[in-house]
Amino acid sequence: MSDAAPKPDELFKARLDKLRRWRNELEIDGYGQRTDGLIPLAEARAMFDEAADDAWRAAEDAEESIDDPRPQVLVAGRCVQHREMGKLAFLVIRDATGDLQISCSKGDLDTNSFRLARKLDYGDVIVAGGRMGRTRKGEICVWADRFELASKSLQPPPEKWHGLQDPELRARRRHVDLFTNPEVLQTFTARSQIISSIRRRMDARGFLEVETPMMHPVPGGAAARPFTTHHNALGMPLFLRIAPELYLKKLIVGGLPKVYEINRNFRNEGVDRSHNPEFTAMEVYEAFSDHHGMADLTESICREVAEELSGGTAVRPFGEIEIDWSSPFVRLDWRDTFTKVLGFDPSDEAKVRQAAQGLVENAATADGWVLANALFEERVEPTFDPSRPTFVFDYPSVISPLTRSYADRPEYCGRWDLFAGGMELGTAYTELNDPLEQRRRFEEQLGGMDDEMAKERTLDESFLDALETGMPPTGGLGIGIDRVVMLLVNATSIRDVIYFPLLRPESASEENPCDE
RNA sequence: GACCUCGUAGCUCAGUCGGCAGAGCAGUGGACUUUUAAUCCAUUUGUCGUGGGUUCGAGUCCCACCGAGGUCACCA
Repeated sequence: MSDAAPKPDELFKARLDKLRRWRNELEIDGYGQRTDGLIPLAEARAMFDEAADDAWRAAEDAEESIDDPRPQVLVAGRCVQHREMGKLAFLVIRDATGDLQISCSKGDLDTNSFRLARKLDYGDVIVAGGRMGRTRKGEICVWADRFELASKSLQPPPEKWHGLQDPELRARRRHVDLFTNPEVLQTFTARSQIISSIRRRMDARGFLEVETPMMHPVPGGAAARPFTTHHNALGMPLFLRIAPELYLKKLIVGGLPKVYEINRNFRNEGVDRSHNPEFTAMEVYEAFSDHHGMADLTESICREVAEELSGGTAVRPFGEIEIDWSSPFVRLDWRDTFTKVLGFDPSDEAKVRQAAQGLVENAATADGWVLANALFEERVEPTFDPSRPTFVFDYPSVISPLTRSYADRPEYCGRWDLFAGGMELGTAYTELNDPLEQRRRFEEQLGGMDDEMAKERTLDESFLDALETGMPPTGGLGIGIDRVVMLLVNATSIRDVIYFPLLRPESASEENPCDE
């Protein structure tokens, strides 16, 4: 890595030459040292003292000599603006808390430090010490009496006013995006706070956070296609997990009453504004609960997190709409809503077949309930109010192989899907805990697969062994954290809430990575 | 996987009807002790995504490929 050839780019070379010159002439190495006593820029700005500044200014005008009453600060940041004016240099540095101007007067700095300040580049990281004051134009700033280079930036920066605009470049060079577009840092900070808040609330409710395998010998718990990999020493194929569901249920069998996991899932599918191949999900399992218990849990967690972020009642903008997190979530019944929108009962197979013509690929041979589900997605989901989080309860059993059906109406099962902002956020089940029924459903599922999919799917005997050991009635929940974050921070693309979304390799060298 | 749109300097973008490759920022040299996207003077920067084709002549038109953005499909 260290011996990577410098880019023969002229801007890069200009900066490298400057660094070499400074090393020779200013006796610095350009990469700084540990520095104690630094304070964030926002804190330094808050220390500005109007009275002290006035007193100092008055004394200066009167040419009196007094003890400088202005607060002394030591700060660090990346240079985002630089103006030199003869014997003065003004620069603006940025850290995670904001921007602050550093004013450098030739009279206040030693010769080398002033030369450094005068020729500093956009992107360089510096340490500056001095008094908090104002300029004649009223800008609050540090009047530097100490000025050091903490890290030379060799990469040419983006345009200082527009920053990086190209969505691809922003994702590829997120480290640049983060400092040139401050709202990006806000978004990702909010993401971290949201996840932390969810964890605190789950912990407070007595759930235990656990970690289960990311590499699965048998992929399961969802219908998505997995990524495949291989373990050399054991000579076995492995799959990156598509869901942690089956492992978490084993923990319920083992006697852990309330567990959750927040971690990555991997699905080998298309990429769009709401899908990244790896995404963060929370799954929750609670013994002796059911899908209604999971609905109440989900609603209260979402509301509390949104209200914490809003500092009160939460009606948060999302694209063209505002999403109301504080009002009770809308709760619909799958069958009722279907009937209301389409005008016939989903069990009326003839009508379903007629209405679903051309909607799915194998419409002629597909199961009536599968077609009804397609109709629901196509015709009913768009009728939901995107500004109100909406639960849809009790889906058809046929499309829910891990869910327990109702004894008195076995074609439906205890499940909901949650929608908001036009996206599906999550799903919850009253988990199927009858091992014989589960085996039957799995076999049915495998029978309906084409050869390609069947290669990636086998019956998970170890999961069935767990169910056969006896799993208490259980409520289970899965919720897409990236999508929740999108809604809460008003990001309309999942790429805006994932630091490093998957991109195609930029160059040949990335396709064949060397041993770095 | 299909379709639509886009790809011009390090960045942000113009480029008309097919006729010399452009601007701002950034860079370099200079002036300036109160700037605010500082200003002023001087100045450097191109595989017009790649390859082919049409044409006297292609950034511009056509084809293929690569990449991106979007729409759809896939994702119980």
